[in-house]
Amino acid sequence: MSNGNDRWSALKGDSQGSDGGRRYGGYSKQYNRKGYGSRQSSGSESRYNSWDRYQVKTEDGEVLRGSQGSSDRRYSNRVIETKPRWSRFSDNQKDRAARGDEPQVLRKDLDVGDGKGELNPFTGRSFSRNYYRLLELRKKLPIYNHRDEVLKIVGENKFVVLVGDTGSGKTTQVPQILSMKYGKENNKLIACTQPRRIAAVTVAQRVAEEMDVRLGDEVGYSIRYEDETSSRTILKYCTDGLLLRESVTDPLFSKYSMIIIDEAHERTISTDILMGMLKQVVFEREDFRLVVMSATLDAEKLQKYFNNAPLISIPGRMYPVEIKYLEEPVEDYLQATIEAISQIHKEEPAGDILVFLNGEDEISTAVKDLEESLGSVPGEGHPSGVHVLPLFSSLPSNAIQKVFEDPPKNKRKIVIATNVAETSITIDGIVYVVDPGFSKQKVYNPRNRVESLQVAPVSAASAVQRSGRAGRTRAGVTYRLYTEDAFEGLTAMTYPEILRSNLNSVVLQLRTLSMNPVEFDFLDPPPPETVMRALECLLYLGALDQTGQVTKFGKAMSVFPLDPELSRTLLAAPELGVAQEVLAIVAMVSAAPNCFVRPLNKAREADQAKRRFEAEESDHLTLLNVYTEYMIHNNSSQQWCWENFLNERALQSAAKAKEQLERLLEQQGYSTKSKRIGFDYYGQSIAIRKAIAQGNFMFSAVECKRATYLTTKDNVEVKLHPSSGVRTRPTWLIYNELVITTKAFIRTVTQVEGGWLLESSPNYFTPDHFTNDIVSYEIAKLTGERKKSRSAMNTNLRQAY
DNA sequence: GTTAGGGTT
Repeated sequence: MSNGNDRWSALKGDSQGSDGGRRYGGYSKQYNRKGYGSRQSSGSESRYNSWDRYQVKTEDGEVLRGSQGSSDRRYSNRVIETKPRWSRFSDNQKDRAARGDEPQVLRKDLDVGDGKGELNPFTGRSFSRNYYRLLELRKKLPIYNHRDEVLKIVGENKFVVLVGDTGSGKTTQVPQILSMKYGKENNKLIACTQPRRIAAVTVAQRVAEEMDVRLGDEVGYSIRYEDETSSRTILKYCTDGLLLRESVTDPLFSKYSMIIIDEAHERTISTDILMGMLKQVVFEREDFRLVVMSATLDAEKLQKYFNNAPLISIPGRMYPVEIKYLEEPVEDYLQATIEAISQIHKEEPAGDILVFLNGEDEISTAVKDLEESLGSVPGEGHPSGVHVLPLFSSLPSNAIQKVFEDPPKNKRKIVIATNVAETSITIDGIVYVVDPGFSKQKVYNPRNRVESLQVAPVSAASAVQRSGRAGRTRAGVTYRLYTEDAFEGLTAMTYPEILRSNLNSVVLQLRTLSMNPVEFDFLDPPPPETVMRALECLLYLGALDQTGQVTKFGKAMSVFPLDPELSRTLLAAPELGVAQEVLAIVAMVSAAPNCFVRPLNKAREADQAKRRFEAEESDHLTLLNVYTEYMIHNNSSQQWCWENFLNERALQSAAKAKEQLERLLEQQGYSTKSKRIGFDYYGQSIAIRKAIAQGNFMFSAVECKRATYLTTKDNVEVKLHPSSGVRTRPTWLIYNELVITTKAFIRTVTQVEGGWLLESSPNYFTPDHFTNDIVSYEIAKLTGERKKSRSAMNTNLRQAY
């Protein structure tokens, strides 16, 4: 990769970066920060001011989500006091489990592997002292006294639903108990899925230690890029997405005697699809069992779905957490948050505070406000003031590390976090939780295929999970910045992801397994429109034929852990002689789409750094430039990334993704070498952009007026996102994503020729296919047809020409 | 002429 063509287009000098340090937005209000139930003070429409705004209606008018009644009936409209008044502790049933108030019966120890002097059946050696130390801790877990019940019910049933709250020990103990009995059955193993990589790894480490075996022997884990299992493994923790991928090569999951789906209440797409597939596997395989574990809410729905499966219910156990509600709803939840923190700091005993907000801008503002207002204000037990830390996932890892460290002496630690702190990152020592009750959620509109993020009320399950963060090391208090009535009105569970996502990849996978996505037995069936969209899209991509059967090409596409559009891009590359370049681009787009870091206080420097990589005809080529340079600076990558405002973790994962994709491409019999001979600079750029066009033709846009484009599929008028480096004002563009923020923008774009699009999918690009005259006209120009062109000209819309 | 939260193959 060093023949001088590695860098695309002229690198821009710094001279262009001198447009002054203008910052856009800063702290722009994307939405009104209204607390629950408060009324709009002005007459303007807000999407976020009351519960009944959150309803999502299906095609047939059914309300899928939102409050049962009008917010106006339940919430008062009077002026809210500035200082929140906490209602007295109320004994809410949904909270009881979180507090651990369930009565517990102490029973004598049973006989599963705890006899002293016994030999470890797996290693043949005596148990270590550490084993007995951990065993004492295990005995204190609520699940410990339910071991026979678990063994008995699982023994008698092929479907079992097990619910247990935080602290019940279900994630570590249930798979362990079951693997002692079923782990070697028919030489098959047990898998336990987790929604997150980090959980799969840490739980496996813990369980290996508890079973006194080496990680990777009897107990292991498997996540993308990392497989810590061996032929000895009887219990494997893995991510749900990874297990779902395995179905591509082994649809009956024949390696496993039992699969345990953990955290089913989180309802990830992978978990939902797995549950549907495994339900079928249970009917088809005599020797297979399914256990679904979930937090307590909504267990009935799971039982019903799994043919009235029996339920095992395990109480949670943790330190008690007192829940406080507001007596009246608040007008502005950010302000209320600051006030609540201030009150806690000044009046409540020593202890750290965890606060849940949404997004970097809210968090940064709150951190700044609090440092200014409370930084050195003495509080109860903390005479020197507060130490405030932000926490969100895109933060550099050294900054994340700080939330685990002790604050300066005599200061109270306050962590202002996004949802990462709800499940992924656990901070010990938190005594107070402040929960305004909102989170950002992905919303998918199948009609224009736009995914966007919106701030919406959390589910009751989330609220309970958040409050539980206060009771990890000692008794704590949670301040919910909404009324108890509002809590009662929360939807029980988070709205499942499968109902608000693009399903192209899922539908291809189901078709590859000869399953009918329209009839698939989903726990919550996605809107039929989304499934139809996916089928149509796969047809245009050549993955399915007219009868809906998977083509040979579609079979090859399904092998890659990518969106079908990207799989096709990748498969087009070898023939064009640019396999290496496209592998890197696809890896970047799928694993590091936001690799550019742009801190608000250094926006100008960051923009200048980015310009060094820019290709004027393609942001995809800009990503290739970044990747190539990153690989060159691999041995000093940390500093290099820092200097160039790049996210190192993102680039690392892109590098791993590229390796994996290259291996899969090779396995399919494609050459992964690039052909350099005969290419000049632009020849290569063209070949790469042709490959991008071949997969992404449905994400194409045509210029309709100056600096404005029209997407071909849905006629959305869009502008280039200001972060784009494309300056050539092409007629045709491919875009990677459409985002609607202050305007509709297309982001990560590439100039293409209309002719390439036509070659990519003649079926898709016919003038009649498009309802918009401008699009039809442009396509007619390409195809030579004239059918729609006259009307298009008559509309006099083509001002730009 | 900008702001995307948390996951995953």
